[in-house]
Amino acid sequence: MSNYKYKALIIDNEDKVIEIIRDYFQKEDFKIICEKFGKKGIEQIKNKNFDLVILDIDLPGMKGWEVCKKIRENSDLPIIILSKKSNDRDKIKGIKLGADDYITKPFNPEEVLVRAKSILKRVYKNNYKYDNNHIKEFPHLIINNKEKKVKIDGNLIDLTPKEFDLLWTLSSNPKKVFSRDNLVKKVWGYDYFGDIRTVDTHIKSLRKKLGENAGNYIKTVWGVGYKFEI
Amino acid sequence: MSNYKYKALIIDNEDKVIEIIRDYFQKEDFKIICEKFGKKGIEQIKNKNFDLVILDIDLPGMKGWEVCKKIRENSDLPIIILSKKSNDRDKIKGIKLGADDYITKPFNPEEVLVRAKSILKRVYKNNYKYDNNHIKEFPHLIINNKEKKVKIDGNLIDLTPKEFDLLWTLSSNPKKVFSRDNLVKKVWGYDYFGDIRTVDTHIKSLRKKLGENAGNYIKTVWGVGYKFEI
DNA sequence: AACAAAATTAAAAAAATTTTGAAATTAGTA
DNA sequence: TACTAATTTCAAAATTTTTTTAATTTTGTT
Repeated sequence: MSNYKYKALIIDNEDKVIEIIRDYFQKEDFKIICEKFGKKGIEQIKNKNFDLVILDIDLPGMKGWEVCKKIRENSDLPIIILSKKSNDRDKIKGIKLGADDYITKPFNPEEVLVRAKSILKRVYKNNYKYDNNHIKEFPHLIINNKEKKVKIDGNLIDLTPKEFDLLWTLSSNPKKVFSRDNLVKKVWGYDYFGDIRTVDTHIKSLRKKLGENAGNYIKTVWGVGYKFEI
Repeated sequence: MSNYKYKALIIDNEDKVIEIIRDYFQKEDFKIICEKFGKKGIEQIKNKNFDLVILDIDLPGMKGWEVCKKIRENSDLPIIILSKKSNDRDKIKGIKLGADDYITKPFNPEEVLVRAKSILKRVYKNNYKYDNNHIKEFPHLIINNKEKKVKIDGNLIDLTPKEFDLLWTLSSNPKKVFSRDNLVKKVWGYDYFGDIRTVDTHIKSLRKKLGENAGNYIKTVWGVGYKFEI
């Protein structure tokens, strides 16, 4: 069972910065993951569900604003920029590319925490934990929620809205078993009163469209429901 | 004959600030016009040709970021924001709305001058041909937002304002699926209360005007909305 | 084997989109 | 101002696509 409220990624090259932020945030029920390079940070975001990124704009290697841009291509994940006072140019670039806030180094860690909370409150006010990522990538399978596209080995698959939502929901949490009730609530909404077995029909057509190895994606868990597994 | 290189507008409520900037800028062949309120500033811009705006974000009356937005509705005029250190929120708003740089109060007037020059150099380096933001080019299709003109294979297409805005919005983010709600908000504005299905009608006529291969530009995404794809 | 759950079908129902046309609004012009 | 033309909106019919239902068959479990 998870014992944290939010999961944050820190991309910063300075050990000291990471250490301080980790300290302060962990006291307040944050789970913290750290990366020292932009590229690795982007990799992390692709596959895991973060609620927030704290990003140093003065990174070695891939520039901070490039990281910002890359993140924004695939997700709405809130971003807080850390920057040296001198580096206004990159800071501005970052904000224009979609960062949500920035803080100047050296900073007061308490302030970082306060700002982070404020952003999280604003972004997640209605629906706690929604999907930031527009794209999910798995071996052979890419699901793009922004373009409503699904590709298997590069080939486009045409899904109906319900099929797409079903796949999106299942794949949002691989290996987790979703009961039909569960799926109906997420895909159809709380006010659905039809037959719950309609899920089966959609799973059926989804599997058909996913092709031969659909069984490798959507698995039946007898007496319980379905799960996505690759 | 004009005896100045650039003409700058300062929108700031503090006499002292105006005075200092005027001093420094006039020494370097700037012509300086001052306004104390956002509304008046916008009026000035409408009627005169400025090369640069220096804008206080903490204005009384109309907020600085609103001024920024208004200016950006009609022009790419470079904007430098002045702000109190404390007012990060508005500063960020300003930059997101298209400001080019910002400087924190209290400032070193020399720095303001240097930054202004640097922006002017950047923006006007190819003698005023900085209107790339207003033109989108795709294979066979060119959309010019400044002249509100659309060309397909060199042939001019006559679009109504709504049709044009719709095409402009969709093409601003190719492949991204826009819901009708989305489109209405962007094209009609937040205060539109008419029928959302009116979007369909405009899409229809837009497609008609785009000709046979309109389907190659504007695609229907069932149960979701429309997208531009080439 | 007997039961329960899931998969498969095909047809019916519902929902979303396109098309059409006419009314209402807005803009342009004499 | 009044007239005309153009644009936008609205509404309803036609079409297309998706979703649901329900009956049947298959599969898995004890």
